[in-house]
Amino acid sequence: MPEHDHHAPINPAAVPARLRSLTSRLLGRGALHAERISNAHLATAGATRWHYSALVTLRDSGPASQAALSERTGIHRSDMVAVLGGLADARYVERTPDPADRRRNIVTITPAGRDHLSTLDRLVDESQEELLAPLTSAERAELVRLLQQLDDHHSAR
Amino acid sequence: MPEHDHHAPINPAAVPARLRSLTSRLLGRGALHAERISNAHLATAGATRWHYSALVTLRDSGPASQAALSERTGIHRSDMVAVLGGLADARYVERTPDPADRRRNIVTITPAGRDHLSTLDRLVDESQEELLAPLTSAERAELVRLLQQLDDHHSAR
DNA sequence: CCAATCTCAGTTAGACTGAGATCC
DNA sequence: CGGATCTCAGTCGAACTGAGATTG
Repeated sequence: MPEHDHHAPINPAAVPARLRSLTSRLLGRGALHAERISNAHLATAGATRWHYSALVTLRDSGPASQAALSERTGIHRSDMVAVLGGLADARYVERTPDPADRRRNIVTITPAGRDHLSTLDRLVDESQEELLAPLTSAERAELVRLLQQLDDHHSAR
Repeated sequence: MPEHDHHAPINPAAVPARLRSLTSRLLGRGALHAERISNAHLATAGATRWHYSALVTLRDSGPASQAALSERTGIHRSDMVAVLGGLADARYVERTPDPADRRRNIVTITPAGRDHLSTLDRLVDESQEELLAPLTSAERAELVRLLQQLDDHHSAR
């Protein structure tokens, strides 16, 4: 018995090809890597991906009701309550009742929210860079294109 | 007020471009779609993606300890216990103590397990087809290549 | 009465940690 | 003793369901 091979399996990295090329598995693993990297970067500013998604949507698509925000970000309406609660406590957004329909809250990003968001934008850029490090510029663009095609297809109801 | 536009937001699908092109977001959404499709197909045979990963690894990479199986499938060692418990109850795998190292279980797929796995293989093929429907053959291959590159990079410790 | 919105409580599946028992 | 293995109990964040209150 080779002394350096004590108890090691014959082939420690023997992930079968069938498994290694399953797109559903690769997407799951990629999502996990991405999630860890993004969370780690955003946590340095006390934020999460949910906070970021909500803020960037309010800035780039304008004030919105919570239902519209849920639709645009993909964050569930039930979770949106807590996310906006946290952002409102920090004065990054304001929630005011819609005078035209008092069931709705109109959510608006504040100047302080824009400031904070510019920090988060930088952190997210760093995350994407770290995530996509092994790919060239052209490969990154192609990956985004293919993933968008997939998402568009499966998000259409 | 246009009657067909009652209470609809000005732009219902206004996902900001910044969000729409974030790879981490696209990976998360792709993983969700893939998870739902795979689970739905595998559930028709009473299986999950964990059951499938374990069985296909046992068939294609041979009998292994639970630790080796965890390493190869990516299923956590703690979760592997229940997965193999279920597969053993259905007689799809056998767990026998390793005579050379009695800390270990040697897990082996049974003939019944191979039969069952051939059904699961078909269900997984259908899942991948449904998931990748909007992409051409060349695009599917390219997507797999790019995702493998990402995973290889981030899985290296 | 029905539908939409916001909110809250609770559920589920997935990934993980920590510790105990056993064995090398 | 240290270290690896299997097992179990419990934690954690994410996504979801269902229902209540309010309003249109």
